[in-house]
Amino acid sequence: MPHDLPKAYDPTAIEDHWASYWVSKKLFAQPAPSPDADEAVSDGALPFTILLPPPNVTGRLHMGHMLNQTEMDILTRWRRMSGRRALWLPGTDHAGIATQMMVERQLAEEGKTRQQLGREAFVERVWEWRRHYGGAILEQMKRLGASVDWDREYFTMDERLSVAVREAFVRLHEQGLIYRGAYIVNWCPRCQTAISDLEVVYDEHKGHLWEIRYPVLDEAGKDSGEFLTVATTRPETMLGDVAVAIHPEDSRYAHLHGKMLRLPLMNRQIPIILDEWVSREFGTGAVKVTPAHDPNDFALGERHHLSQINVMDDTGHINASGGSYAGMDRYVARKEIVADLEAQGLLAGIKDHVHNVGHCDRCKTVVEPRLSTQWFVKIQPLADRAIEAVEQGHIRFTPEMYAKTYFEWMRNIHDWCISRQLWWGHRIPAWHCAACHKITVARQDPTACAHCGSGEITQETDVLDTWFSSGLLPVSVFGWPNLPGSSTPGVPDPDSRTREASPETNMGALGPSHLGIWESNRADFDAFYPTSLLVTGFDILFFWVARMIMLGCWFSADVPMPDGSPRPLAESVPFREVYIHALVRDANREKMSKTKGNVIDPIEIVKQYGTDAVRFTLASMASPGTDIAFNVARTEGYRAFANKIWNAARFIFMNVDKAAEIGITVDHAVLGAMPSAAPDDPLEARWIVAELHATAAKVNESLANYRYDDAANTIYQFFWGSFCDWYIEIVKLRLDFSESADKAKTGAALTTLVSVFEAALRLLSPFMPFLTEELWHAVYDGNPPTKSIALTLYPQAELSNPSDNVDAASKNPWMMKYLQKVITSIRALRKEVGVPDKELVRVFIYTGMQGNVENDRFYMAALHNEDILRSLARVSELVEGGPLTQRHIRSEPNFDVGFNYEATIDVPAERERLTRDIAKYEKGLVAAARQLGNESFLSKAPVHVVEGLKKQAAETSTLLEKARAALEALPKDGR
RNA sequence: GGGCGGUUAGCUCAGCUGGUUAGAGCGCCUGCCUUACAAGCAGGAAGUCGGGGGUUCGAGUCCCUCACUGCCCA
Repeated sequence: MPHDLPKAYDPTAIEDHWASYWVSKKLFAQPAPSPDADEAVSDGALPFTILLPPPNVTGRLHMGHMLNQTEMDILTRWRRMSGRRALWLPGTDHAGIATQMMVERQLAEEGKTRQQLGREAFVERVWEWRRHYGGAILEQMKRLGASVDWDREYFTMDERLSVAVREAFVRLHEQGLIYRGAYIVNWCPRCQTAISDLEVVYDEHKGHLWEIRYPVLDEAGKDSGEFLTVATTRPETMLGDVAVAIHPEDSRYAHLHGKMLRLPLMNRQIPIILDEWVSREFGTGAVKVTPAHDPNDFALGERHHLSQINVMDDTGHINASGGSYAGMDRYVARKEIVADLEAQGLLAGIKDHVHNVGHCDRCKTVVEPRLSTQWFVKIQPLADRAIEAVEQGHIRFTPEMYAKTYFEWMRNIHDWCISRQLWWGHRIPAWHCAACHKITVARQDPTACAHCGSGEITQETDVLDTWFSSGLLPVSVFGWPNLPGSSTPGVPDPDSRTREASPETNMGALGPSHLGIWESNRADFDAFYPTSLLVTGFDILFFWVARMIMLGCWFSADVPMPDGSPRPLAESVPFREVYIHALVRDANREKMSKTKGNVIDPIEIVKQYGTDAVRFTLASMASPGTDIAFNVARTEGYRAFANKIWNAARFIFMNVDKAAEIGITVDHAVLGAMPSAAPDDPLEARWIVAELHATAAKVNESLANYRYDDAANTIYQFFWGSFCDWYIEIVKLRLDFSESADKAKTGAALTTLVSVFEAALRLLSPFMPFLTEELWHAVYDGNPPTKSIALTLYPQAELSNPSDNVDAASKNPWMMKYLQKVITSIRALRKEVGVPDKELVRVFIYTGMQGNVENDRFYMAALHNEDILRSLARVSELVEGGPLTQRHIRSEPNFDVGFNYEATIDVPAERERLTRDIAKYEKGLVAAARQLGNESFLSKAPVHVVEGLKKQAAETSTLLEKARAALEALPKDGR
C-alpha cells in the first residue's frame, strides 16, 4: 500500500503523523552516558551538542524562531546522520517580567491583584499558569519536527537549574563580584522593577527642550536679578536638582563661578558647579544636575559630593520630596511645572527637540532613570576572561564580523544590575539582619545572621534577572554544580581557591523537578561540555552570547577535565562556535511588526505550504549575514519542488511495481549506501551517480560552512535539474518490461534509479524531514532497515568514483554534458522553426574537420546515444555530414545541427536575431583581440586563462562566420 | 556623535583568497494536458554589477571618495 501515493503531494496528510512519531519513538534522545566514562566515550562518536536559545515561556513561535530552529535542525540532523553523537537540548526560560505580567492580567480579569493574593499564592498561581499554558512554543516546535531530545527539556525555574543559580550567586558573592548599592538604574514604572540596559529600547521621539531661568543669588542670598538659563528635556526632574553645572572655561558664565542659585518652585539654594563634562554647545551650556534621576548627573554628583534627592516613587509619581507636586504622575507634574514656571516668568523658551527615549522592552512604558538600591555583578573580571576566550580563538563567530561587535560591547561593558523587583523568579539568597543590618548570603537558608547571630533575619525580596539563570544553562543543563568528582566548587581564580564542599541547596521546591535523566553524573558533563555551537539572532548577541560566554567560562573553569587535569580556557567556553543569523523580514524587506500588521505567522504558512517547503525557503535564503525577505512566492516554488519529488517517487514506485510483476526486484540490501555504477552501465546511470557524488561533496562542504543557501540550492539543482529533467527521462528508455526485455539490464537500471533516489532522499532529509521520511519508508515498502531516515547515513562522496575510469569515452559521465548540449540545440532549432513537439525529424549534424577532439566529442555523444536523441529531441534519424546545407540550421561553437522542414521563416525576425548575434560576437572578438594582443597579459596571466581566452575567441570567430553566412543566405526580399 | 553592514536581472539573492564574454529561484514572453508531476514540460527575453577616481596585464571582487539605505551603541 505505501506505493499507492496520491497524485499531488499533500503535506497535511503526513506531517502530523511523523511529528508525533519522532517524539513518541524518542528517536533523538541522547541519554546521559553511563557514569563509567570510558564506556561512554568508547564508541568514538564525536559529540555534537547544541542548546536551544530558550524562548520565553509565554512566547508563541514567530518567523525568527522558525529560521533559528530550522538552521539548528538542519545542522543537527546532518551531524547526526554523519555519525556524530548529536544532542539538541530544548527548553524555555521563565521570563520573569513577561510571565508575571501575563498572570497579573489574568488576575485583573478576576478583579484581583497579586498583592491581595500574597507572594506565595501568587507564585503558585504562576506555576499553575505555566503548567496550563507555558511552553506552547515547544509544542509548536514538536509539530515542526525539531529533532531535539525531549527527555532533556529544561526550564530555568526547575529545581536543578535553580540550584545552579543559587550556587552561582553565592560564589560570585564570595568572590566579591556581587555588590549591593544605590545607583541609577532603568526603572519601569509600570512593571515596577529595575531592568537592565539591554531591556531598554530606544525610540526616536519628538520632544521639547525647555529652557528654564534659575535666579542667581547675591551674597545675601537674595535674588540678584540675574538668571542662569538651563535646558532640559525632563523639567519635572528639576524638583530633585541639587546644582547647575557649567563648563569651567565657558566665558559666558565665568562671572558666576562660586555663586548660588535659587531652584525655582522648590526655593532651594543650589550651587553652580564647574565640570568639564558639560557640553558648551548643547542647550544653553548650563545643565541642571539631578543625581537621583540621570546617570550622567549621578556621576557628576559623585564627583562633586552632591546629595541625591529622589523625587519619584516606584510608580512614576512625584513623592514627598517633590513639594506641592507630590502625588502627581510624572507627566502631569511636567505640565504643571512648566505652567507654573511660565506663570512666574521663569520659562525662557520651548524648543522642539528630537531625542531618543528609552522604553521598557516588555511593556513599552517610558523608562525612568532612577536612583534605587539594587544588586550588581562586578562584570569586568568575567568580561576579561570572555574577551580572552574569543581573542584566542576558542570561540569562532560566523559571520566573523560579529566578533567585532562582541569585543566592542565587552570592552565597554557596565556592571550588570541583576535584581528585579518581581515575585516570579529566583529569589536572591540573601538575608537582611534587623539587628546589625548586615547581609548574610548562603547556599542553605540560614536561621541566624552570620555576622551577629541574631535570629531576626528576613530574606531579600528581589529576584534575579532571568538572564542570570539562562546565562548559566550551558553548564547547568549538564549538572553543574553537582558534579561528582568535581569537588572544588570554589573560586575559579587560582590564587584564592577555596575548598568548600557544595552543600545540598534548596531553592525552594517550587516546581516539578526533572530528576531521572537529570540525575547528574560527570559523564554527561564530560561528554557534552563545551557544546559545539550556538545558533542565534544578532538581536540577542549580548543577552545570550555574551552572558553565556562570561558565565560559562567563569564557572566551568572549576570543573576538572575528565582526566583530572585543570580545565583550560579552551575547554571552559560554553560553545566552540556561534552562528548568527539575520532577521526575517516581510517580502518588502520591512521589519515584521504587530503595529504594521505585516507579521507572517509561520504556523499559518506551514498549514498552507507544508513545513518542508517553509523550511526549505528559509534554508535557501539563509546566507550568512543577510536578512531574509520572506516571500511566499518562494515558498510556493519549494512546495512545487516537494511535489516534484513526490511525483518522481510515484514514477519510481510505479515502475518498481511493474517490474515486480515480471519478477524483477530491487535488492534492498544495496540501498542505504553511496550508489556506484558498473563500467558497462549506460551513460546516464554512470552520469547520475557521478552527479550524486559531486552533489554530496558540495552539500557537505556547504553545511560545514553554514552555507545553507548553497546546500539547499545544490540539492534542488540535483533533484530537479539533473535527476528529474535528464536522468528519469532517459531511464524511461531502459525500463523495458516487455516479454523480450533483457531482465538483467532492466533490473540494473531499476536498481540505479531506486538507489540514487534513496540516497538523494537522505541528502535532502535534514532540509525536508517530513517528505523524505514518508518516501523513504515507501521505498522500503514499509520494511525499513531502521526506524527513521534520520538515523541513516548521510551521503558522502567517495574520492575515487569508479564511474570516472572507463576506457570507452562514450561511457564517461562527462560525455553527458556533450549529449545534453546537442539535445538542447536541436530542441531550440525545432522551436525556432516551429516543429510541433511530437513530430519526429531527421537531423543532420556536422562537427567540422576531423581531429578536433572537442568537436568529436559532441558527435560521439550524439552518435552513441541515438535512442536518447529520439526520445528527448524527437530525432527520427541522425545523419553526419557537412558542411550543412539544410533549410534550417543552428550553429554552435563546436557543431551545427540542421534539418529540412517545410515551414515559413520569419525573415525579418531572423535577420534581426542574426544581426544582434553578429554585433555581440564582434564586440567579444574585439575585446579578446585587445587582451590577446597585450604582451603583459600574455606574460603575466596564468596559462589556463590565456588558453581559455584563445579558445573562446576561436569559438566566437567560428560563430561569427556562421552567423554572417546565415544572414547572407536569408532571402533578400524580406518575406 | 561613534561603529558595523548593504547597494549585482522586474523581485529576492549568490558570486571563495582579483582571472576567460556575471549566475540561481521567482516573475515575464512563446509553444505544449508528451499516462511521475499543469504545483508540470520545452524554448526564450532580460544586468553599462549605486556614481566617480585609483591600483593592476586584468576589478562585481582590492583601495579612496561621494550618494542612498539598514542596523548596533551613545
